[in-house]
Amino acid sequence: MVRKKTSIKDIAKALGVSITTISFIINGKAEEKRISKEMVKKVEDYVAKVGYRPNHLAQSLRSGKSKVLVLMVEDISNSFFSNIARLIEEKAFKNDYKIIYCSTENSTEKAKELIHTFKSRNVDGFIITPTADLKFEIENLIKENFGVILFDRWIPGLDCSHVIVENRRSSFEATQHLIDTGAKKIIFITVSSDQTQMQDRLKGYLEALELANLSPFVFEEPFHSSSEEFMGDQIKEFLLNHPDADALFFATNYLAFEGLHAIRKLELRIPEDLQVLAFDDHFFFSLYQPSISAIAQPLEGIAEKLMEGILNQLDENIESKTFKVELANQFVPRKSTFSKS
Amino acid sequence: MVRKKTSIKDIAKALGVSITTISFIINGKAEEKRISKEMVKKVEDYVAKVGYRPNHLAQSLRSGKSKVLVLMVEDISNSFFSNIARLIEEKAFKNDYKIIYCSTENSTEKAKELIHTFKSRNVDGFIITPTADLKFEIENLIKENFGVILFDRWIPGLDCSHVIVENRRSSFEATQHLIDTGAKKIIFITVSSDQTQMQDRLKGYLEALELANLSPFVFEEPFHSSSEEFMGDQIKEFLLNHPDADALFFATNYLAFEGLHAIRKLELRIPEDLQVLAFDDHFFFSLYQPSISAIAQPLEGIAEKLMEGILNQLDENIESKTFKVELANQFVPRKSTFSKS
DNA sequence: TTGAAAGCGTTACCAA
DNA sequence: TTGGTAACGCTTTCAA
Repeated sequence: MVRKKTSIKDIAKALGVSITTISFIINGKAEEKRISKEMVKKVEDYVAKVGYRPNHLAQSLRSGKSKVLVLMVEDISNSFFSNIARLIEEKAFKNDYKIIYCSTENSTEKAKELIHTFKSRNVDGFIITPTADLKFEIENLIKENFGVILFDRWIPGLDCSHVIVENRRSSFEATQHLIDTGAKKIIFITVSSDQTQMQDRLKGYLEALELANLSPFVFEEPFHSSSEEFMGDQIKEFLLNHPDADALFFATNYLAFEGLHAIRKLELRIPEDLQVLAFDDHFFFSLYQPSISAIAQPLEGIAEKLMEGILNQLDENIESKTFKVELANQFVPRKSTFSKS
Repeated sequence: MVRKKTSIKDIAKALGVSITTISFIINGKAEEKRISKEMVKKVEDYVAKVGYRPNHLAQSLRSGKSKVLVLMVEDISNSFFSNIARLIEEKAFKNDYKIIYCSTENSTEKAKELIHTFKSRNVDGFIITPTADLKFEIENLIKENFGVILFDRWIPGLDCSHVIVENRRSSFEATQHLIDTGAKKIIFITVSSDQTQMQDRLKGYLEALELANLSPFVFEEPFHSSSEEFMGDQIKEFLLNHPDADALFFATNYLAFEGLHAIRKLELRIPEDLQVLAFDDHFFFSLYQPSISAIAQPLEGIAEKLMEGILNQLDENIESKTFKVELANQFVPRKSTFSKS
């Protein structure tokens, strides 16, 4: 048996009624259009009986709307993004929107292709963790009146709604926390990236050190190894050259995982030999021994604000300006850093 | 500026050519239809110039195909699923398919709604981690000629393609591994679920114990607590009542995380006081101290077979039977269990 | 209170 | 070689 869905036309034929009438009733416009009670009942009963479901494709083609939002993240297997994805989906459902996720794998080409394919499927809006190269595409989306909101980072020189966190401030405060414990040589471990969130985390670190008159030491990891065997080898190398380091501040949680591998290989004690702190909390950090201090991003708040921002854009009754939100993080001190007291 | 895309009709008008001709050229049927070189060039140049992109919605509506596959998993924030998602997406892209992910959150209602909404958007196929309650919907999908393939678990009494792993055998072998170290009281920690993969993991454990003439001890966790504070409290309670336990075998990795919390609270040493083993490996297990032995599922193989299975179904040239694959896992011994030697 | 018909952007059949 | 036109399933305007 091949697909054979009942359409409005079939219903019209079976009931001897026009498709217009059916359409009105299905779309809850019976009252407005003053359709008789009997007619409404007749149609509704039949619709229920045959289990009719409207074809969304046809609806979208005709109306230009689809009730679908796209969530484009860098990598869905990263727990930060997959957690955000789950929260957003939950909220979207409540607002009668469906979410389509996809990963860009940090490839601008792939991101562009995805944007084009979804545009031509009439999705209503995009929630994106962008790369700077996406500026042109995003400008176009805005011009073409799609809902667009960025998160995690934003694009300099582009006036677009976004939801980010206080990267600089949290990084500054966390660094100060380390300085307060007496650490003199604090290493900032990051990846080579000009993404705004990474730059801001770096800035916060640098500012705190400057204020304390300490010298900064930044290690930019040139590439990632996800192989268990080599995890952390680059950081290990760096640490060997800096045996007097007091503390490591990791710009992301996955860097911290690599760092922990390195620290284990070097048989260093945390926090006695080396304090450890990471941006972006992870359940792992509370379970590791010793537990790892981290800066927790407000996942729930981010998801909430993203939905709020994009729904406002899509609501034609609201005159929406660009919506720019910066949320506070929470520093979670654990055993890997000395308490200030 | 509001959305205003050039359509085939616009091109036809601008070039004074019929839309049929344009359609042929765009779809690479120029040769087949013997369109003249000049015409092809004229059209292609214009298409490139205005950056025309076909409307996928309209294409799907007309053709019934969409080149979109849906991946419905239980919870996208679970690392097993998000890793599978990434791999599948990668493979789908290579085959010119787009992937839409969504989470069912283990709600049959939500799953049904998702299936219906995607059906009415003409997606070509579904890759699903099903619950037993979804049997009827899935039967319908098959009847209606959608591509369907299940993974992680399957539905008894339903003849549907699937890709699963050797749950029973791996569980059996892992249990034997524990028995070989001399463990007498091995606790199997699982969740209350009739899903096939959970049942099979349990069976493997029971069989190995029976063979060795040992008594089974199964703890079914009644509910999950994701709050850091209470993580592992239920397991802790259980362990207090079984102080003579030699080993814990966790049916999933997230149960193991809870268990590790419990073990830490009780200040037990791994593996001296208690050996630990988990189904479904996680990067965490190699980093934890001591590292945790685990059964690793072949993520890459699962993704590969899933794509192969569903692409076969969608290829009209292939007469596809139901495609049932069971893949081997790999036991990864680490420090949390004694080596056999 | 209900219906006819145009149109959304394609594809595919048949004709020229 | 190319073009006309119906059809995919729906919404919406206008007419009855």
